[in-house]
Amino acid sequence: MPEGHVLHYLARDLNAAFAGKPVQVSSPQGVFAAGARALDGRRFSRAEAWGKHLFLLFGATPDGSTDGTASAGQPPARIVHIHLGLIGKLGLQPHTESLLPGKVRLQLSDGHTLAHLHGPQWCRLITDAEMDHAIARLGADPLRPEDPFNQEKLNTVKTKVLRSRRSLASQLMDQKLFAGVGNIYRAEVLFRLGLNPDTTGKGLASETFDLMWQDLVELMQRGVAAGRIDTVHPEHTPEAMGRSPRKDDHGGEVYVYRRAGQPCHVCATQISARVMEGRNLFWCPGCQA
DNA sequence: GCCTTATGTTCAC
DNA sequence: TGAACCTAAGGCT
Repeated sequence: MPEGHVLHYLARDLNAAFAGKPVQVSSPQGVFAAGARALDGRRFSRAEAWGKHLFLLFGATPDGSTDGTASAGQPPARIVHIHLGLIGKLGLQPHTESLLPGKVRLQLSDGHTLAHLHGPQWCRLITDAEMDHAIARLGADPLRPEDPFNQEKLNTVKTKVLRSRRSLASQLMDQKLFAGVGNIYRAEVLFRLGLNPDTTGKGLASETFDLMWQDLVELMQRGVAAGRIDTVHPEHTPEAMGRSPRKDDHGGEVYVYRRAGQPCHVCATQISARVMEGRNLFWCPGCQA
């Protein structure tokens, strides 16, 4: 159940475990069996994340043979394109002989580490060109601050957003604009900047956009490091405020996400909720008037 | 055990 | 706009 930070730490961990090594690839559940066969035994080149999309790039077979899957004139499809959707999970663990529980779509192993993918929205074999195409359709990713191509995208996105009559709450969920931002980060970044969710792009100052982007970068980098979403400032943590830590399945400390009816940590107003873009949106009517 | 919900996206109407 | 899809966990009976 991921926002962009999950895919980025998964890419990091997959690279640490497998980059440059030949890996066994299988699909115990069977749905990806043909793809797994085409990749089994190949060298794992690298994993790459863009927004909520994860790409696993494979290279040659260990004996140096180039390719067995390419048919005449067709480029080889040697990239696994994964999107976890709402409920997908990808986990890494030490490789033991015991069978994994549940329905495993894709399994990678080098004999030491085992990666297992459950319930993804997509798990497809694609070519280099298809990967480029997938990335071209995505917006700017707050977790690629050093990437010049991403910086280009950000300039375009900023122009689009500031010209739009759509609300910020709607635009923040649009992966063609903000790649990797999901329902938690949208609610929390709006709260942290004191922005009403219905504020339109046209109504936004250029500097406010920059602050919002910078906040997304910081929050999501923290999410990658911690493996969970924490958005509260130090003075509003449970320890600082003498309240009990949040018990929620996403695990982090937040201001408004899934806190409808509870008092705001800052002004004690009851947190509101309504459905927007088909998802539950949470905000504080006091702090985000 | 059954029902609801979930950090998401696509497709049909 | 609503349904469908993929799976697991928590709340309910």
